[in-house]
Amino acid sequence: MLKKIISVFLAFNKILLYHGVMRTFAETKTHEVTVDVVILTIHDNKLKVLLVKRVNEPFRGKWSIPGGFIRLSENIDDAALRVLKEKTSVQNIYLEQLYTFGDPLRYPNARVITCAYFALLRAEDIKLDVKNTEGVADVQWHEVDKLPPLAFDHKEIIEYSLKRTRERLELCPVAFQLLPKKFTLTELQKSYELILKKTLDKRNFRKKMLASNMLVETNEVTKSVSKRPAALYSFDNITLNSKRGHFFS
Amino acid sequence: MLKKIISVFLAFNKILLYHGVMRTFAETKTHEVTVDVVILTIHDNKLKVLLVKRVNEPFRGKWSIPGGFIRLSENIDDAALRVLKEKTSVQNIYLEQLYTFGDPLRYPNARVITCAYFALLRAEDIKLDVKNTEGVADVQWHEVDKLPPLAFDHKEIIEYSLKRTRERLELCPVAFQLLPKKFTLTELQKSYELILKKTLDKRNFRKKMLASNMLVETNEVTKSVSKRPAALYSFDNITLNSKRGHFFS
DNA sequence: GCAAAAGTGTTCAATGTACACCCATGC
DNA sequence: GCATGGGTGTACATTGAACACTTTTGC
Repeated sequence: MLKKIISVFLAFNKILLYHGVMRTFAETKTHEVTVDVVILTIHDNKLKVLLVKRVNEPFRGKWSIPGGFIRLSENIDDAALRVLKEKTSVQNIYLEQLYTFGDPLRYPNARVITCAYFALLRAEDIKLDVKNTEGVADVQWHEVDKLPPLAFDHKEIIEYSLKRTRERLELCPVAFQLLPKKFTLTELQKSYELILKKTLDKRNFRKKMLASNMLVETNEVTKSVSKRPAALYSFDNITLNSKRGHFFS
Repeated sequence: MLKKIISVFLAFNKILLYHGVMRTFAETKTHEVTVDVVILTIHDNKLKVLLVKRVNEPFRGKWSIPGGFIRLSENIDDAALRVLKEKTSVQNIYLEQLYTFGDPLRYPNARVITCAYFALLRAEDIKLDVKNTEGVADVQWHEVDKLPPLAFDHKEIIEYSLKRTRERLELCPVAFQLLPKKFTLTELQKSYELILKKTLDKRNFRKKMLASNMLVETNEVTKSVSKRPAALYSFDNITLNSKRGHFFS
């Protein structure tokens, strides 16, 4: 019985929010709160973001970044992780709170505040999974330089995540999070160049990376076609974690 | 009539939240959302934070940073500015979103997510005003190194704001925001040292500051007692804004 | 004249930047 | 043997860090 009352009550609440009735009572203190996660990876030498196609209104049929409501008993980081896991099967991800967007007009006919996160993933760790998620018609990678029209303020959120990623990269090699476990120095440099949107000097880049003590030679080389094989590196978890601790804790 | 229904409804909502009933319905999507603002200044050669004493439960009688609910039609920056203005009469402030804290246990018997901001103010711009605010018994500056026991997770929020302020200071001279309009180089250096919690070399500091082109000589000097007068500087708004634009936009 | 804070330069180390050629492989 | 991307070192400029004495004023 109580359950019934509450559910009627919640439905009413929702209707009110949806039609903006509550806005006339400025002291009302109830909002909806979501998390949205900008998921970035590098694939085919392109920086890409994961987008989902919306099935429901508002913005039905438009692409958006994955998101969801924060559950009442769930902390925000866990909500972000849940959204991330619904769309990808991940491990060892870099996930950071980005910014909270709450313009009253960002969501039509309701007040929805969203706490945005961004995640950096290895392409190899990802298996896209449409079935796992409701309200989604499609899940796809999109190049960040060729975004389709996006729902809500998601374009702004993605742009902000790119800016933040750039800032992070200048402090600490988060680009490792985007690459396969074993990579060549050229691949690493490419990922820096994609994120920073500028070209880097090959010799200086290699000098700096090797001097940083974060790389481990694997003694393996690429078996490529029609060119000289490149040495494969992985990164030194111990050194890297100590640096992450320094920069992020 | 409608108003009446809504208000009963809201009261019910509040009771539910307060007693944690909603937590048993994990898919419920209603939370309370507040802003809390860490307000910092330098006074008497100390870095201080503005705290208010709570009149109501929870944490009645404890100190906390000023905050308030976000109104439904109000964007989050405006809510933070409103909270700031309720406590101080400010102009020309530095106000930045800090982080959103939403641990389900941070607030007793309710789910309250808070979007934290921090503000840097000139002590001369501030007149504390207790009357202006409800639910507050007292408003006072507290040295950040000698904080009383705080309500909620406000200690964590203050610590995070200090960390962020330090990061900002290393990029751009936000310390200007904390000083009077005219200041001596020694005062400026002191403010850096208070924030960064380390001593700086006088000659290197002055060299760097003067080379940055952000300072303007005022041709005035301090009229102090029993010591050599010091040159007063103000900062060059044009140069500073171009740098702020560079770092913060 | 002396106490107290203001003001002032040089040296060295580390880091970043610019720049061009040879190497190993597959075809 | 040639096309393709892999790999390498040096010189210069900029920046940050260490360090001690003289100057101006009020009393």
